[in-house]
Amino acid sequence: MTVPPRRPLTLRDVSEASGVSEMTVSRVLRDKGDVSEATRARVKAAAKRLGYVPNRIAGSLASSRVNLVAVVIPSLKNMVFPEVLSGISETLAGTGLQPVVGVTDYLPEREEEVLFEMLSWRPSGVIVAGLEHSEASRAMLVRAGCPVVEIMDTDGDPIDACVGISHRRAGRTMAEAILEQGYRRIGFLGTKMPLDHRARKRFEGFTATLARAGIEIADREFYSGGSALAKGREMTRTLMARSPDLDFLYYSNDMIGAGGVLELAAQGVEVPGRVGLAGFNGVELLDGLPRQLATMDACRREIGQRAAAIVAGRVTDPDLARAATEELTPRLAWGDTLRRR
Amino acid sequence: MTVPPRRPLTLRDVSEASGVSEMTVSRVLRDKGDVSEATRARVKAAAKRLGYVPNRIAGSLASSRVNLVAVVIPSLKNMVFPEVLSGISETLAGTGLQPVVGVTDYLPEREEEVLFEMLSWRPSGVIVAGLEHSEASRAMLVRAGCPVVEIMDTDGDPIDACVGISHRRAGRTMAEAILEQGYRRIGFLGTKMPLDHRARKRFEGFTATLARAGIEIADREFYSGGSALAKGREMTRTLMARSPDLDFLYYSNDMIGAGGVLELAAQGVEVPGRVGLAGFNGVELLDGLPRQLATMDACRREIGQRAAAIVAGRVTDPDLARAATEELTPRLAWGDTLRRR
DNA sequence: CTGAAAGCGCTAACAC
DNA sequence: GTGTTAGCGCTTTCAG
Repeated sequence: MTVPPRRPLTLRDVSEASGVSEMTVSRVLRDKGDVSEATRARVKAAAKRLGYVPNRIAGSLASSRVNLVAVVIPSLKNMVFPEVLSGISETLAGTGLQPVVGVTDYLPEREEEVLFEMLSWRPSGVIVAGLEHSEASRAMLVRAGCPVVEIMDTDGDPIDACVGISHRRAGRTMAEAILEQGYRRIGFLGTKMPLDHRARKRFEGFTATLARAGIEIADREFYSGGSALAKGREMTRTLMARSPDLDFLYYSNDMIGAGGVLELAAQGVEVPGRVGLAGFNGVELLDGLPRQLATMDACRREIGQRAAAIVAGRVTDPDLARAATEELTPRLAWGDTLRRR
Repeated sequence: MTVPPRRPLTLRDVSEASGVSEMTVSRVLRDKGDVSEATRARVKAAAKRLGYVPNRIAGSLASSRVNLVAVVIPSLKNMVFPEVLSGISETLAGTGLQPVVGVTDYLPEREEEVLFEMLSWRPSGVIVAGLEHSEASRAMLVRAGCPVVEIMDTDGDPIDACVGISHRRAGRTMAEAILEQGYRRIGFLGTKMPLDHRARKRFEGFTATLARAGIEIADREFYSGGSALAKGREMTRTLMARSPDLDFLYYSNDMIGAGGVLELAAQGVEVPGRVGLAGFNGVELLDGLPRQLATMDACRREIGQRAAAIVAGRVTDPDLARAATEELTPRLAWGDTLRRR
């Protein structure tokens, strides 16, 4: 049996099925303007019976309103950005806005492509990770004609709005805590990613503070690839073998830091008596380790929520204050690998 | 100083700036049709100079082609779906297709809303987690007019294409391994989520296999909320206190299972001699724990990649084979918490 | 409260 | 190779 090749339904179909003009059908379906209860009911019934799904492409073209929000992030391979995205998604859920995700792999040229692609949908807002962009990307964002929220990081010049933490300050705060606890032979374990500006800024804030106290990083170890416990163990082993006199290890993220906790436990090294440890991110799913790693919360979910709220707010009321920077303050979680006095 | 309210640029602007007709400009910008090298260069230069970003809304309406792929998933709060999404995103990256993400929170009614929303963009494909949908959702998917790939799970009737693993079989396989190793007093620790059909199916496959050997789950413990090490520790403590004679603990995911590993280590319980353990998911970031938890890989990234490839393939060639189910085989990772003979 | 006309910015299908 | 003419399916605007 041959089914008539069902082209997608249009307003006209609903109009014919209900005997109401297209225009009025459109009004009912968008809850716009006054329509009598009777017609409203007929239209709704017809739309439902037919299984009509409106065509937003046509709608958006006609109204020049788009319910899409572009979200541009460097990666989905650890929990950081999914958590941000989750915050965005839940905050957007009530507003009728939809996130569209683009992943850049930390590559500026990919960011350019992804932005171009997304802006071609004329989204209602752009949420983009980081303050560092290629000139072309920056130009696109400046001329995007919609709110632009740069997230994660506040150390730099935002194009428009900005929500994040100061990674430089986070590095500084951790360095101060470490020094204050009397550690002096400090090792750093981190990622080999020149394009991860936030990791770089934390490192800069960290070393600058040490320098002010006349101290330099005593040794360091870098890696590439995903952050995982095993990687953290391996790096810790390597570093401690090479520089056995280190009394503190600062990790660029909690996953490898947790690996350090496990490795030192396995080696029977006293923590934090002999060696202190700290990470970064506040990965709560690691609570429950034998020792709780000292860390700093990066406020990921909240950043997502606030960024989404800014976009949603401006969509509702375009006259809202522009270009504000919301700097959140990550709190230091001492855990039990840092404090020794 | 007043800037002229820069309306977004149109093809016409590029046309005027380059002295080439709109149509030819359009051709150049889409790399379609034959255009002389000279005009092509002039158009490209003009577009670049102006910073022209095409309007895909108009383009899609005119061509009835949309480069969006709807991705509908239940959650972003653990690594499972971000990994799938990452697989989708990387496979789509080369194809010009863009993922649009919708999160349902495991609620059928949210799934309905999200699907309606997404289908209104007339996407080139839909990738949706799970085979269980409300009647309305199913109806929408059937009539979507684009490839529909249901992912994660193959136990059920797919609407169109399907990529995943059999969770029932995964539960069965694990049960067989556990029985074969001689365990008999088996406890289950899992999530209290009636709407997580995959967890339910694993549990069903698991208990059915035990039943065939005349064995019942000896005790069980459920929780709600995020999966985390601490939760796993706590549940393990509770369960072992209540039923100290258990000789095996089967966890519904690796995070809580890893908590179990840590808790039993802390209690000095011999693993797997006294108690064996297994989880589910193959969360590689947990490699590095004192003992490697037995688990089964859910093939998350690969599922995402294959689903995206199916969509991309059908977009390129609409006559491609339809409605195939790709069942992947999760491999059992024995780790060192399961084998005792 | 309802309807008719005119586009939104682009591309398909033809002419030239 | 390049230009012209009609729409895509909806919403805006204005008239009744």
